[in-house]
Amino acid sequence: MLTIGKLGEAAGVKVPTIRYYEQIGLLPEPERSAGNQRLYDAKAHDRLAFIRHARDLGFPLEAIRDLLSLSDKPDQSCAAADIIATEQLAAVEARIARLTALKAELERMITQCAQGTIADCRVIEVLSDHALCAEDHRAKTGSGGAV
Amino acid sequence: MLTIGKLGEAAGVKVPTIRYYEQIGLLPEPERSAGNQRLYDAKAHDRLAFIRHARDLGFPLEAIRDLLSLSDKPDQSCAAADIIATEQLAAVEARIARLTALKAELERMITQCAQGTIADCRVIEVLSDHALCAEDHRAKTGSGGAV
DNA sequence: CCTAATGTCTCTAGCAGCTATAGCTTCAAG
DNA sequence: CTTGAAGCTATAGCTGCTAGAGACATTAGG
Repeated sequence: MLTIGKLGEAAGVKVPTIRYYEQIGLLPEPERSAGNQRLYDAKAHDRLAFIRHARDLGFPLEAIRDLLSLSDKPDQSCAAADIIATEQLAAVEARIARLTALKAELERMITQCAQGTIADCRVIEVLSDHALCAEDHRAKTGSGGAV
Repeated sequence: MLTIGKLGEAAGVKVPTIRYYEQIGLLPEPERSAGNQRLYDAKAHDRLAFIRHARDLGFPLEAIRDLLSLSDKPDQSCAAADIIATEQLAAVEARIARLTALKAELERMITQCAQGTIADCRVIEVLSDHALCAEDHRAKTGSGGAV
């Protein structure tokens, strides 16, 4: 049986985060010691590792909740899990595309900012003027996704 | 003179977001009409476009605040702006690297999830087991950065 | 000129996904 | 047996918005 601190260490998750996951129902309420401290078993560790890992991969907590509920009924088709992963893949590809354009833009800005004063510095100009953009940022108006 | 709605439309920023930027001091308080409605000029539009564009490029509001303060005193060296852009470039490159690894992982998961039941489904298995990882997610423990 | 439909106003609360603080209790080592 | 770390609950804060309530302003049509 692990205390919350040991569990956090083992799974690479901070202690308050574990309590937070319990609070929002991602982790079940664990046993308590005589002194009211949480005690976790190996199953809890696995579940937490699953969550941690999925978070690392960029899954939002809601998707993780879905995946966990799927894994609780292992006789069903995994199509649903596949859909969740596929959606994540699309989101990730979109982010990569955007970041790559962004990288080019920043490199261009930095190259052009060659020891002048801000008056000549295109960093600000590039950011002010849509027409100077290599990429069309306007396309994503309203999507508001994380970059 | 533009009303807040027209300005938002022109700059691709939602109305409450404009008011939010004003509230946190990124935009100056504009003139008001006789009926107390905000009225913006072309300068305000440029500044908002600057902010919008920088947000699109992934700059946090604090960096934007710095850039704006630089642009307010254009006689200084652009070295500071360059530093900000360079920092952002590094962050962007790190994000791209992480997302690319993540993409490979998701593709692997999806390929392995071949219409079976969840019991055989590797999506969940892959997420449960660190040892199956192509990439070392453990390295970034504690950084907690956006993906 | 009047009315109805927008648009705008302020204020407050909420979202994700944690993180930090305060003030207490419990546990393990020396 | 004491002390210091680790645990407990509860609450508030963070970023960058977004949504709602309820009241006033503006504009287009009849």
